Amino acid sequence: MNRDSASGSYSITDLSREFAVTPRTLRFYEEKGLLNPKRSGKNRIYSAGDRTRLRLILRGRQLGLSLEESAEVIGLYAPGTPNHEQLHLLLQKIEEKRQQLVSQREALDAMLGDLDRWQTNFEAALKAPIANHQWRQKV
Amino acid sequence: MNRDSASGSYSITDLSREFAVTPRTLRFYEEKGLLNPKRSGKNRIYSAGDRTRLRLILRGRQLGLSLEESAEVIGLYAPGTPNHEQLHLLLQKIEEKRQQLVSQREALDAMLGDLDRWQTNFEAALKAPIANHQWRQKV
DNA sequence: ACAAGGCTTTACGTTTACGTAAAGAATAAA
DNA sequence: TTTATTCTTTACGTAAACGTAAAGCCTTGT
Repeated sequence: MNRDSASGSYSITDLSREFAVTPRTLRFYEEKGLLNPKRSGKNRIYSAGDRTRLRLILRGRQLGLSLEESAEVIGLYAPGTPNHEQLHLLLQKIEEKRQQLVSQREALDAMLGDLDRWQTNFEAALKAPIANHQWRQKV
Repeated sequence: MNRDSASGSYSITDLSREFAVTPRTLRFYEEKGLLNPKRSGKNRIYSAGDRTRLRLILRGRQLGLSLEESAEVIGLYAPGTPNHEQLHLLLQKIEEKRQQLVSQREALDAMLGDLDRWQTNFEAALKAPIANHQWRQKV
């Protein structure tokens, strides 16, 4: 069963190829309740909506969301029309992640600061008299 | 055995409290070769250097480095005086992580874009004639 | 003398996000 | 009809980063 983007239905390999994930990943997401493709006999048929949900999941992943967190977000999409409370929760989730990114950037800055100071010492050591080779001694 | 920051030696609970991690975590890091405290009998005695290394590890963690990646970075610190190649590798590591942060921010932007469009539809749906309650139907 | 802490090692348990067979049904191609 | 694909379900395996006992050694305070 192959691509049929016109009617917006996809096989499991269609989607897995398009998004560069394995079929196993799609089945896993389904197992966790993040996807719910129709069936043609036993075979999974993914709709355009499923495809959109998958995109959201993978975005979440890239963002550093856990699948459970993504599930919350997807839960908002699922009904077709979310409510304000859900939307609020989602924005809150996003805000959390933004804060996390900020925190990570701070860690980065701090680390770079450490490294600067370290490098300074390092270079100072290099400029020290060559006669004193202690710094190469036995590690 | 308690804090003795003057001589720069710490017990396992000293450090675990200071950095808000469990003793288990410190033992685990040691098991993984990231720390190498001296012993007083069987008991671990952490030096100022160990403390610095721990700080670097936790910074790396906050940054999203795996322990293995941190181990590389720590490896640079360990000898007391790194060389240029090692330093280069480290900066490269940092650059990788920076790129990753950029990628994450892009994901964030994309997601926010999706949500904007979604919300637009959402609001459009809300503004639709109330008579048509289909959007609340059975979910 | 003895309980209370603090430390040790050993070792199995836990979560997340899949990977990796294994075995079989169904369909398509030669 | 035999072979090859593509799909299915079931189920055990894996890596990371610790958590969580269990059992025992040492050193204080009472």
